[in-house]
Amino acid sequence: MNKSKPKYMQIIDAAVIAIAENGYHQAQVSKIAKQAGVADGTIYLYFKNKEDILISLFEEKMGTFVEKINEKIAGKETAAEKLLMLIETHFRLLSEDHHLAIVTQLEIRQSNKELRLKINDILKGYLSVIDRILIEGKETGEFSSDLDVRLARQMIFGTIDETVTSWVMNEERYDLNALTFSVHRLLINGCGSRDK
Amino acid sequence: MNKSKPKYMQIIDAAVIAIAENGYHQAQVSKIAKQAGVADGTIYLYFKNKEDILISLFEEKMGTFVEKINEKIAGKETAAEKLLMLIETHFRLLSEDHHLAIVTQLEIRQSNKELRLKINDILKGYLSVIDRILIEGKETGEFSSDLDVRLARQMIFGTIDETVTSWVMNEERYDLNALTFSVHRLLINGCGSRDK
Amino acid sequence: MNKSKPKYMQIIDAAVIAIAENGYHQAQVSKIAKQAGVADGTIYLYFKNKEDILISLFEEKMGTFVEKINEKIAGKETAAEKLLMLIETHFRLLSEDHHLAIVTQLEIRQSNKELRLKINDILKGYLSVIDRILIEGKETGEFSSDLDVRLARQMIFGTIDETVTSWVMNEERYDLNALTFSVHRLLINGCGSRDK
Amino acid sequence: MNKSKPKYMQIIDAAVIAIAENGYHQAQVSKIAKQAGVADGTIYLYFKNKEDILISLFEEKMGTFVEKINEKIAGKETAAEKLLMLIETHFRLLSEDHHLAIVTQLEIRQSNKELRLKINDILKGYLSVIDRILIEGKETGEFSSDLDVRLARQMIFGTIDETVTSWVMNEERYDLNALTFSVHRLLINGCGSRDK
DNA sequence: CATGAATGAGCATTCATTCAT
DNA sequence: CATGAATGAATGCTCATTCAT
Repeated sequence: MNKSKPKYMQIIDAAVIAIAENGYHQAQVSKIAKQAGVADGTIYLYFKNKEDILISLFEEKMGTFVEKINEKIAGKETAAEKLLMLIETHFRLLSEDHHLAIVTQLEIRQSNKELRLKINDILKGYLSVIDRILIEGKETGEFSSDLDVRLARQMIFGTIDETVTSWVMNEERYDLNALTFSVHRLLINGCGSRDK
Repeated sequence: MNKSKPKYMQIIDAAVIAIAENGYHQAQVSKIAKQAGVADGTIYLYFKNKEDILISLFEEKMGTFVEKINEKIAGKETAAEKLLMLIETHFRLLSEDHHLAIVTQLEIRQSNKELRLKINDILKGYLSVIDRILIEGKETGEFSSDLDVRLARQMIFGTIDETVTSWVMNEERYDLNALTFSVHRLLINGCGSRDK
Repeated sequence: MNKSKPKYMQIIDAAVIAIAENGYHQAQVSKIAKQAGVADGTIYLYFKNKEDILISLFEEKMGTFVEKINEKIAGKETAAEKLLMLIETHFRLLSEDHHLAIVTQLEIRQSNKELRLKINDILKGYLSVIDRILIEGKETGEFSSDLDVRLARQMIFGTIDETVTSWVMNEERYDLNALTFSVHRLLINGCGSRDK
Repeated sequence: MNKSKPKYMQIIDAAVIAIAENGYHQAQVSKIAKQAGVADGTIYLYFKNKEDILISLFEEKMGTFVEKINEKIAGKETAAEKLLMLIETHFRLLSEDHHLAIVTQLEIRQSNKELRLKINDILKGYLSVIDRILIEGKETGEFSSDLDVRLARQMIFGTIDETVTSWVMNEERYDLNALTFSVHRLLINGCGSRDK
């Protein structure tokens, strides 16, 4: 596995397209290889097996997600602003990448339980960003002091995820980014903010 | 398709058990038939194909869900109380049926996009219950008058769903029902309720 | 695995032909199925996997071998006569079945070590027939009393096997059965027979 | 093909080790190359293809075999003594080289029919040593004058080969060399020797 | 001479569905 | 109505060989 080689990302990007266009179960290794412009066997120079492509795909994309969100959050002072940045970035990154949105919201969820558990592990990096915002909000008094962080995180992630999934299922017919402030308002209210 | 015959429900119940115990992709038609105590071929006297079993399964269970929730809601006056009943009933019904919880939260989501869209259609019956509560809440002034019903519904459903899924993924190690009031509080806050 | 069904033997016989005509590594399951006149999947109603076909093949054929040899031996009095019957039957059964001869002498030996060990186990039934003849011969004084039974058995089996393999490798251009008496004489001499 | 270069033998020796330790079908060219300390591609500067490695391996080792046996035989007077030397040397050379014993007795036999025929050709050099001893023995009267040389050779080679194979299959748990005299006695008897 | 990244043909097995009984 | 034996399409992965460097 040589992650520095451009072919590594080339195959991952091809997988996103192949899965988005053909569906999870119809994205055979040969289709991914063809999309990447390499031979079938070449895939296996960079990935252990098909599952490894999907895990790596999720790792890479989620890594970028967390990274970009952290960058955006860095300069913000209040937890509410940070949450806004998180929602805004989450919506924007998926708005900008049609294929990725389909893959993360619809297709990759068809993977088996084992793979889903691995994906869930990777997701923890993102969820802990939410947790840190919530804890900070509680400390600064922005959020209710008796807020249950786990439940609040589940509300935030559940709401964002459901919003994006609905948008994808509705074939992205409306502007996801336009929902940022409304969703933010709902969640901030939920967290017991008194800043209104 | 003879839905009056007991064998229809017998096969659906067998499917829930077979899927919960073996996983979605390992619940072959032959396993469902064996669990139901019928021959493989018999399945096809009651269902068009395997997908039809899953759709019917979801229809039947979701029907019961909506029915029971509506019963509970009927006597309640405020939207907040109705939402409480909805959360309470949702959590309780899944707490009481271990197999069903696994199937709805983890396994059935591995189905392909086409089937997921059909399941989403069935889900609309449940979502409209939420919508009615929200609209009523806005009319009575319990909820913010500028509340976006679609977004609020996505928050409510997304939060409940994420809460239950987390509980199932954590192997139901804690009491889901105990979370009812906290989740209700989060969502009521989110909806801009001023009843505190 | 239903060994009473005619299809079981039908597939085994097809495997012998397919392997003899195509070679061990070119006898794909689909070729065996085609030769047997059944669908590929049907093979798996009667055999666990491809290896199981080969093991069963060897078991069945070797079982017949031992059975027929024991029948022939039954009526004979001296160990020398019994050995003659064994050689005669061994040569004759393989002379009569061109495909089987190729499979047992050339093709099946290409199987992997694991399978070869299983085949060796099955072979023990045949080797113990030889051992019994040798022990009896020592008891009656036909064979040298200090004969090492294991070594003598290895000589007998090694000689017979090498003779048949050479015959098959020479494309069966001469009459294998005609060698029976010469081979018998060699082996009887080797065992220290004094009956000349 | 540059057989003068040390790398030629280096690769052959690596092949013996790789095959003995991994099994015939698991001894990929890349493993042989790694064992030899060269790049995969380098193999093809010294050998036409993988099969050529195996044929060359057998040629080299069998050449050494015949050479050493001929040296030992040279000084002996009787055919019986020569046969004893042959058996003794055969057993000793394989006893001394664990890897080679596994390769020649178990692994290389898994090769396909075509390769086996080529190996058989190489083997003829060894078999003609046996033939010469037999003919000489017949001429000197040590062996029966009506001895069929081809059959006797098959007995001798078959017995020796079977004895060594059994020893390898029994994980070399006993002393192969200790069997030399017993095997010699069996074979001498078989050839109708009257020198007792 | 030597390298090693890239190639791409080839195959055992599963399982939803059918249909003769 | 019910059965269950039979069907056959569909795919991830390996590894001998090549060739640009």
